[in-house]
Amino acid sequence: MNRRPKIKDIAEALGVSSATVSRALSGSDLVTEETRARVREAADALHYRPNASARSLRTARSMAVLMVVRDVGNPFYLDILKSVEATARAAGYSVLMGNTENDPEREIEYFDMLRDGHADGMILMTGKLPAQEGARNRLPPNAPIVVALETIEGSGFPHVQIDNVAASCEAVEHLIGLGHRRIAHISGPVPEVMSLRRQEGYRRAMRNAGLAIAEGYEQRGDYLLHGGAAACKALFELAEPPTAIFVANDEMAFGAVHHLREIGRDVPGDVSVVGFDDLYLSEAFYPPLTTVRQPRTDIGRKAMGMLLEMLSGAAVPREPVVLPATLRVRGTTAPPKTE
Amino acid sequence: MNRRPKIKDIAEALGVSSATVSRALSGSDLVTEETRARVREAADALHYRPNASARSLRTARSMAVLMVVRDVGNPFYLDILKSVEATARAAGYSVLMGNTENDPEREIEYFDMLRDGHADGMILMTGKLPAQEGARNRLPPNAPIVVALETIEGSGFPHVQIDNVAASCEAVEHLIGLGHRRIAHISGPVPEVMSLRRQEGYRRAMRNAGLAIAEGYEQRGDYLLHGGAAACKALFELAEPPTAIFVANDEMAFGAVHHLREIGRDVPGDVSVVGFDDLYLSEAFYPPLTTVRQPRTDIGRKAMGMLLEMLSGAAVPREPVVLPATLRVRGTTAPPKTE
DNA sequence: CTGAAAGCGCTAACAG
DNA sequence: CTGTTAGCGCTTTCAG
Repeated sequence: MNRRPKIKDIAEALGVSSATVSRALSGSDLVTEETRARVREAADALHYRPNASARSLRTARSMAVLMVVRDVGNPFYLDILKSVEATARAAGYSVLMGNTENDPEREIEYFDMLRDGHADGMILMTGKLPAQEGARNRLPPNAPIVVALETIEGSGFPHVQIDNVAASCEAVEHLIGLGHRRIAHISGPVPEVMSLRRQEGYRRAMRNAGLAIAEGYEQRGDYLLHGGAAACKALFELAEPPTAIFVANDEMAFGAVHHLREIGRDVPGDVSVVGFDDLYLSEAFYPPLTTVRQPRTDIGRKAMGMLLEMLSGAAVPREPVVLPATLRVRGTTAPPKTE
Repeated sequence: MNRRPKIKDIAEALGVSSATVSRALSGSDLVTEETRARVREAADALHYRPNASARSLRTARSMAVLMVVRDVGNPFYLDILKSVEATARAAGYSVLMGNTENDPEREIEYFDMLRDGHADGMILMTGKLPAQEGARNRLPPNAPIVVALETIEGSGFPHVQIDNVAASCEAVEHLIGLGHRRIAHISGPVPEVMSLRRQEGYRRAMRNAGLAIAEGYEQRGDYLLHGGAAACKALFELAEPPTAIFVANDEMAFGAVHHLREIGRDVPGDVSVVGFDDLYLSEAFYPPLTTVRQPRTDIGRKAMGMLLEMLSGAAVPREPVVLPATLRVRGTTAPPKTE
């Protein structure tokens, strides 16, 4: 026999029923210790592996989860992917990658994959629900979906995130504490919720300190290297450029530092920069980037953990789970030059 | 009715057979244009989605591929993942992530997932076959597996890679051309094939130029940031440290540069460094890293393309597909100090 | 403790 | 062009 063995083959070889084999393999105690051993042995000998689709069809579970991000190419998701994968794996689940490229159409496709049984649950790291109202209505009431990093307002899904407002506020307060007054902000793409929140943190810190936000000090970015450089350029073409910049993510911060170096400004001597995220390589940069650390590993683990609970029918918190973000002061921030 | 609709539901609603519905939905031309339209309409109205496991069971295809890497957390794989995902998606396949952490046990698990129908094909980016002889023998003769980046000698699988020896040789020749004589090498974990090849390129360039490799000038690394720093430290504790280092990947190169800065050596003033890979952020580093660019996007696309061909029964080249790697000269290399 | 039998939802012969 | 039927491989009642 040269085809893939199935349960029936083992059953026949052993002269038992396929039900018994199935039970023995699943470790049911409705089977003699002895039969179980014999079955296991035979299965090993034949290199038996249960057919995934047959099992899924029967049990109505795929044992896979979907992790959907805005851009698989973004290094930011790496640690999250890693901890999601590890947590999923430990529970016997595989991870399917979803990549939306911010395209609502594609987002719908992933919701569909959930419906059609490709995956049992989903971790969503995109900032919104597909606009097409259909998508949402088609979801079962308690769909096994966890939103991580981002916020989907009014969705009713459990959330795992950090307090973006407070963390940003803290970052800007660090700059203020150093003595900076002319502090600018390079934001993400507003009006996305996350970008808005970081912007709000910036504004709050400035307001609390009684500092005005000068005209042109709020530049809109795109979370990408080049966007950070471009926004920084705009800032330094102003009549009165800032002495410090709070940038909404590390990648743009690198772009900004790069640009500053090109126009001959020293970081942190001439201008201070603080980022957000604490990418893997941020510490190895020169100068090492002062930034807000998102606990990415914890976020992934927590999100996947909650998803697993939902999958096993447990209730999960309706309130967003907020994990702590911490400011990492490193080499790109210093007191302003006293002239 | 509140459960997921199935084909039968549509069939009954329309008064046709489920076979007709199935055919209409799959766009078969064995169905009147009119019936097809009616079926499509009804399916849309009910938000019908075919059950993935049932279809897989019946067709014996999962429409998923497995991408297996040594470490999902490594940014190096990002571009490849991205292009693999895009190519797979365009052909209707989803991508399952596999992470081996260099553990042969886990590698076997992924081979098993292929066998049990979780995926139809696999892109392997780990440097070896699981040692347990079983694993290999259990594979069907023409298993739909493509090896990318790495080399699995004697496996008979199609390969997509760059010429690591030639590329490394070129990198070292660049250093030699600049006037360096005391050139060291920080390798990956030997005796892995890829590490060995890059080392071989280094040795070949040295030999061709009639240069000796001093005692201790070959340091073994692990492809990680910290390992690069450690290896560099060892190099600079030698009586006669090198004036240039060829590092087997960018991540270790960053670590090395970081260490050099710490011990007060200027890069490239005091010592030149060349890396390998050209990570996304390598250009934004300071100084921008001179490195060998692997065409990661092309590698992913090509590997997935070949896998799709295999999946559709086409023959694929037995000879490794070799894609061009190019040296990117940037800011970490300069002529040696003339003393 | 074990076996027989049904059925998950779909597609593909095979008839008509 | 359409319907009937069988069956993919597994798990799970229901009997014994």
